[in-house]
Amino acid sequence: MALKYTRPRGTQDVLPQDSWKWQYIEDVIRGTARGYGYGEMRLPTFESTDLFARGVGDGTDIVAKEMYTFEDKGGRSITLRPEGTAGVARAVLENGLLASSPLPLKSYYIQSCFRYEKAQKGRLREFHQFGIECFGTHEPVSDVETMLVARDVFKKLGVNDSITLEINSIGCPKCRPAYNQKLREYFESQREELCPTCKQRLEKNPMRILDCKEEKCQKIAAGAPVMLDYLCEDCTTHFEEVKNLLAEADAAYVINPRIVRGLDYYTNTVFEFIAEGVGTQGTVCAGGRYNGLIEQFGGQPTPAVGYGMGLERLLMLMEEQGKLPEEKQGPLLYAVGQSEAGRKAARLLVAGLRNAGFPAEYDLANRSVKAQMKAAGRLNAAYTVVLGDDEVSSGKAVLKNMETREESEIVLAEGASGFFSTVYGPNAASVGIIGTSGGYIAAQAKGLSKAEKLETGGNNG
RNA sequence: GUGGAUAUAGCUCAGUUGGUUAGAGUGCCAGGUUGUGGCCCUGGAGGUCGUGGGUUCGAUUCCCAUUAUCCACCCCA
Repeated sequence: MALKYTRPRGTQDVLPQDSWKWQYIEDVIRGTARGYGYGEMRLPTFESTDLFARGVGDGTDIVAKEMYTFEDKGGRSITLRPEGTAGVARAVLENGLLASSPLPLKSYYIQSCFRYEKAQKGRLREFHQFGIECFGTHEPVSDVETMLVARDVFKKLGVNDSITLEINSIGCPKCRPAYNQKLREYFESQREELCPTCKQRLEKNPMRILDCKEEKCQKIAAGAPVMLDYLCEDCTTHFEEVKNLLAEADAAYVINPRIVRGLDYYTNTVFEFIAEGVGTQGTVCAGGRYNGLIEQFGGQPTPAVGYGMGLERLLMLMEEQGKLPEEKQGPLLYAVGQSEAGRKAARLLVAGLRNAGFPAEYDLANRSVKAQMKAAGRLNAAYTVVLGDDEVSSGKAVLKNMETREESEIVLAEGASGFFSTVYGPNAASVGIIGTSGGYIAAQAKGLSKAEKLETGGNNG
C-alpha cells in the first residue's frame, strides 16, 4: 500500500484498543506518586538547546547526533527534550521554588521525550517517561524514598518480582578524582586490549569503561579497582545508610559496582531497575543522586536525587507477563432502536444513563436491529434493550443480559423531569434505570449487576 | 552511523520455476428471520503486489536503486 502519509520513524500510534493500557499504567503511577507526596510538573516539550547541551556535557556525541535540535523562526536554537531532569531543574530555579517551597521539593512528571536514535525493540524516537526528582536534601532517606516509589509502582503493576534493583555509589568530587586516577592507571596498563571506544573513554571518563559491553573490555573491567573501595568517609556512610534503609523497607537490591553515569554532576547513589528477559533493553528505570546539577545551572549548591522510568519498556514487560487487566470495559447498556420512535427512546434512555455517569450507546449508523445487536456484542455491552413502536406504546421492554443471555421484562415508566435520569440503589438488585422525557418513556431495569461496579469506578457517586 | 531480515486486502499471511480475471483466514457491510449478538450458510465491498528504474514479447515474480518497518550492534542523558 502506498500511503501518502505515514508516521515518522520511531513514533507510535496509540489506538483506542490500546490506550486503556497507558491510562492504567499512568493512573497507577499518579496515584503512587501522589501517595508519596510528589507533585506533578508539566513542562515545555522543547527547551533552549543550551539547557541540554550543558546538562549533558561533552561526554559523547549525544549532543551532536542524538538530539532533536532546530532553529525556530526567531533564530533561537531549540531542542525537544531528550530527558526530564534538566527541564525540571530549570523550572525549579526559574520559578524560585527552592526559596518559596517547603523543602525538600518533591516533583514528578509523565511526559514524552525525544532522542534521534535508530528505533528498535523498547526504543523509540518519541518515548514516554515517568520521572521523579527530589531537591533540597542530601539525606539517604530521600534516595531510598525515590526508589520505593518505583518499587511500589512495579508492585502495583504486578511486575515487581522480575525486576532487580541494582545500586552503586560513584562518590563525590572529594573522593572520585583519586579513584579516577587509580582507574586510569589500571586501564592504561592494558590500553591496547581495550576497544576503540574505551580508548576514548580512558581520556574523558574512565568509569564508563566499566559498563562497556565488549567482552574484552568486560574482562579487563572485572579486575579494575572499585569505587566502593575508594569512597571517602561521608560517601561510605551515605551508601551504608542507603543500604540499611532499603533493607528496613524490605526492598531487595544487589550491589553492582559497574553501574555508572555518563555525566559528572552525578554523585553518590546511582541505581537501575533491571528487568529479566527483556534482552538488551532491560533497564526499566535509571537514576541517581545529582548534587552537582543545580549549581551547574547557576543556582546555590543543592542536593538532589531522581530517576526516569521508561514506560514503553514497562508496558512491554507487563504484556510479556500477562499482567495487564483483562477485561475491557464496554458500555453498561446498548439501547437498540427500531423505528423512529424507538430510536428516539433509545437516545433518551442512553442520555439519561450517560448523565448519571454510566457509559451507554445507541446506533449511529441507522443499522438494522440485528446489526445493532451485533454491535452491542462487539462493544462488550453488559445489557441491551430493544426499543420500537411496541415498547413505546406498551410501556414495556425486554432487557437482555448479554453475558448470560437472560431476558427480563422492564417497565417503561413516566418520570418527573424532562430528561432521562438514572437512579441506583445501594445494591445491584435495586439498581434501575429511570428515564423521563416530557412524560414520554422511562425504563426500570432489574439486576444491573455491573452498575455497582461502574459506580465505584467513579464517574458519579 | 554499522549489519541482517522483511515489504502482496483494514489485519495476519499464502502464491506465481516470469504469462491473460492475484488468493486464504480474519475483520468490515449485507442477506438467510418485514425486530434480537457470539455458531453456521450465502453474497458484497476492499489490492495500480512499498516506490522508481532495468532485463523481457510480457515483471507482483528476476536484477539494481530507493524508502519504510523489524531485529541486533554503536550509543544510552
